[in-house]
Amino acid sequence: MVTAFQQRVYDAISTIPRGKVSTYGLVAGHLGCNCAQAVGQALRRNPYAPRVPCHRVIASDRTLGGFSGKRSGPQLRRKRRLLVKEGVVFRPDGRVDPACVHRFSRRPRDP
DNA sequence: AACCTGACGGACA
DNA sequence: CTGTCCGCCAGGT
Repeated sequence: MVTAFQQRVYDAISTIPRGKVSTYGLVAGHLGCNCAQAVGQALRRNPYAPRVPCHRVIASDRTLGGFSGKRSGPQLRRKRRLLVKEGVVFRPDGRVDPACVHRFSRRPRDP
């Protein structure tokens, strides 16, 4: 079942353009709460993948975070490959270039 | 309703 | 730099 909260998460990340990424924390802030962990949980259960681009959400330190329910392993390489293909730049240390982090313009919650 | 579990994040040793 | 600890909050049991 898709809850209202999950729907809001999916809506939010669907606005992240190709070649850009966001973080669990930024998405949470965009939704108006300090619930990065809950955002992660929503993405983990994303039933709309890959229509909803959950691979464009990474951790706040700009490491990859998780994908397909896993935080390491071959799934993560796939996530990375997808992002590279979309134009996201990775630094030598494996983190995403800060310039590729998307900035949400408006908040749907109390502007 | 109580309790447990995270694709988290920031603070601190 | 790495490893712990703790607050966070939605969702499942």
